[in-house]
Amino acid sequence: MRSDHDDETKDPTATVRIVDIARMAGVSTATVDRVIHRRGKVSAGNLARINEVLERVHYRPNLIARSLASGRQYVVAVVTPRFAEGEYWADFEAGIQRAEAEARRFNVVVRRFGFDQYDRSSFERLLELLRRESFDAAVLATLFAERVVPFTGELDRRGIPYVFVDSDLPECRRMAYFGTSSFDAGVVAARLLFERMEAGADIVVGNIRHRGEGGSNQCRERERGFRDYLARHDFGGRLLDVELRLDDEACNARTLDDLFARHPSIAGAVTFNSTCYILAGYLASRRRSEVRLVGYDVIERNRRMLSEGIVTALVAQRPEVQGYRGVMSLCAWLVEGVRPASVNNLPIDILVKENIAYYTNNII
Amino acid sequence: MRSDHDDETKDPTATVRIVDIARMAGVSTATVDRVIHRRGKVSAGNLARINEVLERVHYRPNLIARSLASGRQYVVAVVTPRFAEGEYWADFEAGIQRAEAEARRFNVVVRRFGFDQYDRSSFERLLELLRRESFDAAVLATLFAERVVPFTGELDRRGIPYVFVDSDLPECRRMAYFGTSSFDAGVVAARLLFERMEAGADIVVGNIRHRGEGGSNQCRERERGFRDYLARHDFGGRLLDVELRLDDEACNARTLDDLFARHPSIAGAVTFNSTCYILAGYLASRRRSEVRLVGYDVIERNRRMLSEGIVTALVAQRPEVQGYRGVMSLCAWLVEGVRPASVNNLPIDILVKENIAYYTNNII
DNA sequence: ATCGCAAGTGTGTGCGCACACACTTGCGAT
DNA sequence: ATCGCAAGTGTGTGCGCACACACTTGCGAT
Repeated sequence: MRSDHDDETKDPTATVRIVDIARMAGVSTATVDRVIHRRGKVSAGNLARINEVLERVHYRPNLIARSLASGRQYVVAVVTPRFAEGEYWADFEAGIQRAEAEARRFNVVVRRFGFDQYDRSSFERLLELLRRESFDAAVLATLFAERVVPFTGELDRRGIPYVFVDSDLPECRRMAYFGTSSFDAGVVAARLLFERMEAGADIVVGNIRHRGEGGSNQCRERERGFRDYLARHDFGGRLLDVELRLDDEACNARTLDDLFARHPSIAGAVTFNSTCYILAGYLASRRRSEVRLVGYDVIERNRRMLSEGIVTALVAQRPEVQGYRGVMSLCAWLVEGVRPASVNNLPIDILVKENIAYYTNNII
Repeated sequence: MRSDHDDETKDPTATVRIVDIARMAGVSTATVDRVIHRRGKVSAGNLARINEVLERVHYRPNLIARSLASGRQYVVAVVTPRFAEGEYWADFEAGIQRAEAEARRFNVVVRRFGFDQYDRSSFERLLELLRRESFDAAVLATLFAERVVPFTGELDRRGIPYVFVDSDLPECRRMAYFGTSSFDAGVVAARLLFERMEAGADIVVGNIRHRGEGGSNQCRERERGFRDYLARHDFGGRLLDVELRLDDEACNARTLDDLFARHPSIAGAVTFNSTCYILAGYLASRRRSEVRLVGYDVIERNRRMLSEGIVTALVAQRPEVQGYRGVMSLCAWLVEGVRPASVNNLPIDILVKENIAYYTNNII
């Protein structure tokens, strides 16, 4: 039996509700509501008193009740490349889907906006569409950095928060970034490739481009990290750049036959995007199993080449976690007003034949 | 303007509520509620009709509203070793805490029950306590397997679901397991240690025991996997078992000095629990940087030894994810009736100097 | 002197569901 | 013929909050 007036000495684990706040401050729940949601129209005295009470009792709104009562629905736009099954961005989508299922409970829905990652104009057209669309927050893949930057300026003006995935653009006012350090992902690849490699061995750097697009910001950063590692570890050999084609196996074979003929000391190879299966296919066909090969991303074709022992190691960046956390961070912001950490560098995973079986995209 | 009676042709995205079900089945919401919660006391005709409607419209209860209305609070017991800061189980606790914060929204609370992982009787006393405690589900660390097994029989009788973490005991009726394959974690360690090692090199196997306890089930499995890998890769050297002590550096140094003196061809070392920093400390003091050393778990002391280049690689098992998903899976079961996959083998992470900075326990 | 209006304030309703409680019906026992 | 009781069934309330709406107060303009 406790008296009714000692509101503040009661069970500290009991939840404090808006009605309790109202009673303590001597106002109605509507006035408390106005303060909580900064709707204005509250006298200075009441504002101060209510804020004081909110502070003192550490008021935590019941998000369940809030969500049920408000019915407010938020839309999170997800702007990423379209993909076919088994491609890199399919794993990303798996994370989005999981986030979508969880966020729905809080009246947050996801709308997807896809573009062709090999076609800049497709991205530009998408941005044009987004200018006319209405949404409350956005997850942006930063592949076309020079187009993303001005667009974020528009979002800033519209007051729409956004987070980046895939690679960071620190010059933008993004609420958060979820992804790996591309530079250090390059360092890791170098370590995996170079470890215990005899001095003077050469390394092939496979550049696989598409329709003449320049390499992505992310690939450039990885290559910087890679070269940085070599520079710090007295790598005595040469890096042999080679241009390969996405769809022309015969042409690639000729190019590589020629390269390997001219450089018999090649002991390793690397690609900085997710297409190392191309180099792997060549090495397998020529039975060059002594050549170490390191690439990026757990896409199906890379996975197979790794399992067969042709690829030495893959460096991966948890795309499903990027997708999941990208959406959920915005959900938390919209629903609870919780601001995420601004830079979230995800782990740079090392995958080899012996552990790849356990890296599947259904694990968040 | 749509007519009121065509309930089933209306907007398919509209949420179907209990009142809608009731109207379609020609009963009250209470009767629908009885069917949904299997409370009985419903005539066969109504039961069939309501179930038919539920099925047809794919009724999904609004968990938000359910949680708000029921006020039902579930208790998840978490039974794990006590720990000091920087120890392995502290990372596990980080995942528990994150899950706790999320689960609270659905009226699920976590109660922790700790034991001394080096003291079997402490675990037995805890089980005695748990027999008298009331909880709705449990997360169990399986360190003392032979004590866990009979206890789960009691839980089965009490109808309390439980999940395992750390290592699996497939013979129990656990609802799920979250953790790594200990066997394959041993395989991975062997791969990391043995890769490109000259044939005939010897490897030290450090056994660090505490108060005479036998090694854990998990450590034994890892060692099995390790030896299996070596057997399959014509390892020509010897495995040199050595007993080390947790608290006696001088004694360990004498033991190891003696071992290294007798076996000059030692090229590698491994431990199967999280105390490889002990071997690392020895190797650092003797400047044996050429000896490769592989161990388990990202605890603070191992992290330092890895960053300094003394430990070659660590194999890790995402304890924070084990804790998080262990709790959340039970939360989903209690609140939504969603049954988790029974075996959830988490990735076996490979950590080296170049990527360890990004493995921190605040990342789920 | 009255009116319009801005600034404040409170009441009441509903979000979808769970569940207490009251109630009806029909059958077997007396 | 009435009663007790089990089996069914429906009404009403509240979970904590958001917000529409009605209302009051006081001041400046006319």
